Amino acid sequence: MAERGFSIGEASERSGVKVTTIRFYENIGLISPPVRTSGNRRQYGEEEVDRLTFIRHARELGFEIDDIRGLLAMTERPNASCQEADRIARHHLKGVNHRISQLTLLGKELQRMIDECGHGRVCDCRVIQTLADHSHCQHHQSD
Amino acid sequence: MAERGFSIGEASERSGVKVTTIRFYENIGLISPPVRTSGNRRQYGEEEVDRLTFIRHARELGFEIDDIRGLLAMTERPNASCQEADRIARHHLKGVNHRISQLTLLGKELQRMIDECGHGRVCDCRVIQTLADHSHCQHHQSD
DNA sequence: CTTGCTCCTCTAGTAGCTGGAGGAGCTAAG
DNA sequence: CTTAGCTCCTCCAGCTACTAGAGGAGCAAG
Repeated sequence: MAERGFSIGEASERSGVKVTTIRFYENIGLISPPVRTSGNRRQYGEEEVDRLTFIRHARELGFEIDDIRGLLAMTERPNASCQEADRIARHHLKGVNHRISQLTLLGKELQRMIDECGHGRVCDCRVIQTLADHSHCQHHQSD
Repeated sequence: MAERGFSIGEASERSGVKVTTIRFYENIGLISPPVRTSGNRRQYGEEEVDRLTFIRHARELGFEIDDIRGLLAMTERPNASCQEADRIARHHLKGVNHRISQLTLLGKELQRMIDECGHGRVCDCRVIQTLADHSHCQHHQSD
């Protein structure tokens, strides 16, 4: 029963979360401070490594730290409804889809700008002209 | 010839760049410090407003400040080749397209996660399970 | 005992702003 | 003349999610 546990370096390797990032997560209270060895070193168990892995997956999927706080809290109450998890995920997906459409528009605009560039002098450059152009000034605060 | 010029607030309205952001751009040297009135207030002319508008357009298209520095420098040399503008724009477009493909993958993953959620308890939740799941642990540092 | 690795804490930096404190100018009404 | 209310001024802290570095200590092997 006397598990020895992992050093922060081992926990990092197993979870795929960098050492400095683990400490950062502890600082901001995303994970709780682990026990320490006599030499003041952090010691992690399987559970904590799983938690870190969970966090990494969620970050890779673009969830914000605050979302992850919520998701982690849910894993502590396995019998509760997963409505909240669903809500967080849906909200996030909406954000992702929005960003995709924004970026797609933006990509088209860039492509058009580049295509129209005659590769001559700056004063004839479509890239520069497009940026300077007042004609598509709508002051839209989109994004 | 004695142009009165615009206050920072007017310049902000005309360019669509917020007052605080204009001051910030001045601080980081993206725009040069304007003349001041006797009362120490910044005074801008048409040219400076155009410059701010240019910056706003470029920012809306997602160009980084350093890119914009380069693009602005080019507008100062209208007879130079626009090769560099083209290069900056192409590089940026590449980044945008990359982000789009990343986000698209991510969106699919999220959608799958959400679709598979049975809306029951947390312990059965596909969202939570997916995040905790070790099976797609590749430690890929992609992004 | 020394070398070299990991670990510790603390601080500051990244990008691109945003917001607040605390004060001054400017305009118009009372 | 004074007061109110607006904009403006500077400076500094905070946001996100980390990352990097300084300066020091534990620890294992040779």
